[in-house]
Amino acid sequence: MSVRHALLALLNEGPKYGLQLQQEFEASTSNVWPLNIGQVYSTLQRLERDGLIVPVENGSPHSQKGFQSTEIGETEILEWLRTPPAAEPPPRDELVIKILVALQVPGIDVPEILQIHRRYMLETMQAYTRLKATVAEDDISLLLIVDAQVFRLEGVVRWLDIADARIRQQTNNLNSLPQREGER
Amino acid sequence: MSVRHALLALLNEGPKYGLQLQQEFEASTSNVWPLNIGQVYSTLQRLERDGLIVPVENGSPHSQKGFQSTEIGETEILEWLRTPPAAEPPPRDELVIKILVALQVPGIDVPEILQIHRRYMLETMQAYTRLKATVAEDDISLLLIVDAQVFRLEGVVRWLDIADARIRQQTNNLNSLPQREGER
DNA sequence: ACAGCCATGTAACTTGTTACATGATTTT
DNA sequence: AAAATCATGTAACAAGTTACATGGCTGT
Repeated sequence: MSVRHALLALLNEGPKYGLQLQQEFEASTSNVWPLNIGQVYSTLQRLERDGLIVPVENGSPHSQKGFQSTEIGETEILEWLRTPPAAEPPPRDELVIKILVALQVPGIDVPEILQIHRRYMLETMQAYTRLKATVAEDDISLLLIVDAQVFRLEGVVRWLDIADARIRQQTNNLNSLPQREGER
Repeated sequence: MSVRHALLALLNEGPKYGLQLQQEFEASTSNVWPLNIGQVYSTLQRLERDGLIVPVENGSPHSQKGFQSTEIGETEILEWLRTPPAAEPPPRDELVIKILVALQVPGIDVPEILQIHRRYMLETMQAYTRLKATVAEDDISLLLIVDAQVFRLEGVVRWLDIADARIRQQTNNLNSLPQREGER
């Protein structure tokens, strides 16, 4: 729902039309997150249907179709800005699911998979770090996006390390369990 | 796509049917991530359509409809396990979008919003930390899920702090710019 | 006049959610 | 025989993606 709310928030600033919203969204995210133009129009339709925005005619060239936020829309956006994401249930984490499922399937070298991901995360982090050095100091948006990615990736790497330790430890424990067949 | 691949991976272990897949998925994530049963069936339909699984008749009670992974399915799942997520473009981060958009809209107290989110993230982290103390040492799945959430939240808190610093600094710079009106 | 951009929109598809319908088998 | 449970499935919707169609304005 972030696109819906983001567009609504941008409309809170004043009347805008579709293409303009796309450009402002992409600009405000330093062109890091492209926004499909088709989605802009269908999102605007739903926002209008739900009474959060209203069309506003502006005697302008081209065929621009402006929209403006209603009071309900304004209320909703102020609430969205202040509302943290629901913690229950926590968001699905694809990497965690991948590892948990891999643990269920026999014949899979989970530590190797952890290694592959770890290496990739480190490479991506380094790419971001190099990028950061080239970013103008006043391009706050891009700096913030890069910061967020780096912190996220750092967390992933730390998790991969702990996961590796826990999984190896469990494997060792299994091997040293009381055994039925005399293997030792 | 994580559900599709997770179900395919579970089927790699041997023939299973719909309800069973739901239960095994939820069990392997320690019931933290519920999986809608309707999605299980439609995902199975698509996997069959795409030739990754085949139905297998088992003379069983009830009306169980078993599925089994094909060779193509097995290849795909092994590849999925080893393939890190695409880094380009980075995944959309709802919180980051929220803050970047809030910066565009006039009359919004962004530092206050950052504070609200920071407090909430800390509370959620503490809840996870308390939960962790009650988790059995051998419930690796739940431990790993909690670890992942805590690391993720830590990263968010660090980002909120940096964002606050950058934004306050930018505001100060703006205030000390050369001014047209004699505000000194 | 026509090429190229500005701008809106629709169609078809995938993933995911919730709710409802429908049988088949056990249990009481 | 009725109720509970097991199991499969469909319908309707939201959000997102890609691709295509269409028309209006601008510059040469």
